[in-house]
Formats: sequence, C-alpha cells, structure tokens
Amino acid sequence: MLITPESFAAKILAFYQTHGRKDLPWQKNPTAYRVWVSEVMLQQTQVKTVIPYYQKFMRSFPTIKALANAPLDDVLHHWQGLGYYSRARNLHQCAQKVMTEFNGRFPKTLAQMESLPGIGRSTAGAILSLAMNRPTPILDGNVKRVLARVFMVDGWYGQSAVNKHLWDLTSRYTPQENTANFNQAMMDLGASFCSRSKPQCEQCPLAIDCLAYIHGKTAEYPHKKPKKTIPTKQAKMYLQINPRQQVLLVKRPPTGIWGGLWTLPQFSQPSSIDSVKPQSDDTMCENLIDEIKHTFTHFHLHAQVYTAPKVPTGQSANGWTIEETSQQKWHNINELKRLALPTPIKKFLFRYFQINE
DNA sequence: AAGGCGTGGAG
DNA sequence: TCTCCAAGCCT
Repeated sequence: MLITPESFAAKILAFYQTHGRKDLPWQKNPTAYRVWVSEVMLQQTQVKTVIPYYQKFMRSFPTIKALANAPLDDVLHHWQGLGYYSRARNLHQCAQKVMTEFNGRFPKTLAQMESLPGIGRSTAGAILSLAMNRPTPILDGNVKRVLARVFMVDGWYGQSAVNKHLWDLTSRYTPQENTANFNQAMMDLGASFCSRSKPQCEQCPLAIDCLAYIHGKTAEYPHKKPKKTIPTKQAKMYLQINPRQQVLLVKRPPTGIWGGLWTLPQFSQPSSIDSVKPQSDDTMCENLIDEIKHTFTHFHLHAQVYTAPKVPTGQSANGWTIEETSQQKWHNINELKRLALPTPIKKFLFRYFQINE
C-alpha cells in the first residue's frame, strides 16, 4: 500500500517544523532575486561551499539591476573557484533579460521562468515555490534521493526515463498548500537523515512508508551511476613575462571548459595518449618549471608549464595544437588577483609570484 | 539521449 | 590516495 499524497505532505511538513533549515542566508526575506542566485550557485554544489560565495556576491550585486549592469568579467570573478562557469554567464544574461523583457521582475509562470537562461525546471520550481509560494514541484538531488528510496525507483538519474518517473512522483506528491515549506523540507530531509551514505532511517518520518527501508535496501537506492574511466589530456602551458613584468594570459572562449576565464597560453593533444610525454624543443629555449595535475568531471588534465621567451605560434610539432582563445593580454602581476582564473592556474600563478590569498 | 561542464568534501 | 558525487542545465 503506497503512501497517499496527503499523508506524505503532512509528515514532511511536520518534519519541516522540527528539523527544517530556516536560517540560511538566502532564507531571510527570500526575494526571487536572492532565491534565484542561491539556487544557481547550489546547482551541483554543496551548501557549505556556496555560503561565502553567496554573501560576497550579494554585497557586490545587491539587486538584479546591479547584476545586469555589471561587466561579465566581474561576475565571473565572483564565480572563481565555484566551477561550472556557464552558470555565471547565464546568470548575467538572465539578469539582463529580466531587466529588458520583464521590467526588472521575475515572471510568475513556470513556462516564462524556464525560458530564462540557466533556469531549468527544478530551479524554476524552486524560485516560484520558495520566493512566491506557488505550488510548483522541484527535483534536485536531495528530492531525487528521497523519492528513489521511498518508491524504490530503479535506474540511474542520468537516464531520461528515470528522470521522467521522478518528475511524475514529485509532481504527484508536492502539495498545493505550503509548497515552500514542503519543498524546503524535502531538500532538508535528503541532506540530513536521508543522506547518500549511512542514512538515519530510524529518525525519518517516512521510514514506515519507505519501500527501500521496508525491504532493507536503502543502501542500494538510488542506483549508482555506471562508472567510466575518464581520459587524460596532456597539455603544455607557457609562462611568458615581458620586460615590464607583465604575464601573457589568454581568455578562453565562452563555451567549453573554463569558458570566459583567463589562463596560460596552452598547447593540447586532442587525442589522449597517456604514454606520450611532451618533448621540449631545444630551439625554443623552453624551461620546464612546474607541472599541473587537475581532475575534471570527465577528464584528467596533465600539464607541463614552461617558461619561454616567446610562446610558439600556430601548429606545433608532434600534433600539438594551440588551444582556441578569444583574446590575449599582458597583465600586471599585481592585477592577477582581480581576474577570473581557473583554480589550478590561480594556484600556480599565486605560488610562482608569491601572491597572497 | 547521453555527455559536457569544476571543484572540493566525505569516506 | 582514490572514488564518488553534490540544491542541474544545456546541447
């Protein structure tokens, strides 16, 4: 016998009263702007990581108008270290769109909300429910985990059929009343008792209704994503300093890895061959000074950093190709801390030039 | 429909 | 040290 939506909502709302989080920075006077910024920052990012970014961001861009009028580079700088930088670009574009197309106020329908860049179905639902108390469901990782266990949903989240099933479930079980508290509580339950590992089912209000718990299979749900070995990309980076003590940096194209951020001029091997080591060309007078190893979601980066009097241009030997860039510029050393730099590049540069922070 | 897109915390 | 993956969206 499946739990009814009424009973489900009642239990979750009771949980909200006793265990719900009510003091997060974006929860005091939760305007659409505040909820939106927090929700975008929280995409695939933990609360603890987000909080300091959120607070600094709000001090710098207190209103959507201020955000829309800010240079994109400033927004990217505030996003430095958070990752998934297209979020910052979309956030900026979205602010401008809300200003010009919606007179500076977020729309109130789900369809209009979802039409905005960087706002998908779940983020739209979160803004509408948490900031406007409209009865829209959400489906973030926490809600997915709770539902996958309570209803023993088979399959991995990445499969569209599974995602659709979970959307059907959250739509059916999200109440029309008190939707804000319900949605917040579902996320809080998923983040606390119904955690990924070692869930505390004895304390969960849904324990007696939870199919996974009843069958002793909470550890099996949600199903894990199939693991794949990710490739390693080799790269050569060049640290070039001119007589005025400036360093040459390139701005990466808007899309792709590290989109819009400043990094070192870089040669890459399109195909990953782990055994092939890049070879220094003596005529270039290169000096290997450091090595950068960094792991992304879908590949490892293994880069050698060289100092060179001049960065090689065009097609290099052995199939090494220069990475596409949108812009290049000499930067003063003392201005590096104002730029949006990828984390491993920032660590290298700050270490090399002995910059603090 | 499945893969691209960051980083750091947890175990 | 290594694996897994977190308040997803876009293409």
